[in-house]
Amino acid sequence: MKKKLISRSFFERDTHLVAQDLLGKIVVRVLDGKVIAGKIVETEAYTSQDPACHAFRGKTERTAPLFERVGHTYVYFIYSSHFCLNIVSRNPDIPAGGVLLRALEPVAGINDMQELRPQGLGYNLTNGPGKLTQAMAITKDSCSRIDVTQSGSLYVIDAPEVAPTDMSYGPRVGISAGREIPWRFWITGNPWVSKSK
DNA sequence: CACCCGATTATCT
DNA sequence: GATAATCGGGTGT
Repeated sequence: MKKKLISRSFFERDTHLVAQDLLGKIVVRVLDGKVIAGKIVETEAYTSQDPACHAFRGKTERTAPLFERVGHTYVYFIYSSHFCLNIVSRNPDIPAGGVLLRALEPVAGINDMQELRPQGLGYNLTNGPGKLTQAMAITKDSCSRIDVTQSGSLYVIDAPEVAPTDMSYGPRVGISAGREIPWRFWITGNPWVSKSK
């Protein structure tokens, strides 16, 4: 696996373009010297102009990272039990935005992932936003505001772009407002993409 | 301080 | 496919 970090400027573009271009890239988690990694196979884009975005109604303590430096993480806690991982990404014209990572295809440290998420058999290991954070021990406390463009405990490395013909898009999952914006992207036919309704 | 609801998952039919 | 679990954050009194 070649280890080339992604530049800050990659994240300083329209959020939906970053979401598409993140497909195929590799998320790396380093825990006690162990390396866990997964290929991004499904993403969603959220911007402050869009009613589905946590930042739509302005900055609060929870959503502050979305307004801060691009290329850093925004981790939030949802439904009393799950964490979701975003990477702050936006064109400088807007105040806030990020890309939600919805699914990964494991590429390294699969045994460690299974230990962290014993109930995640088969594709259930990382085929959902709350599942992949559990399999990588990503929590709000341990992984908020991490710069993923720098080698550390959580970062992203470059990989060849996914061709447009291998990519699909559609409405985002689990939201009420903003359903008409088709900002969910996934690698067509990849079995690790989440089951959605 | 009370109320409402959520960028989900596991489990059951 | 349908639904319960479960509690922090955001909003308004």
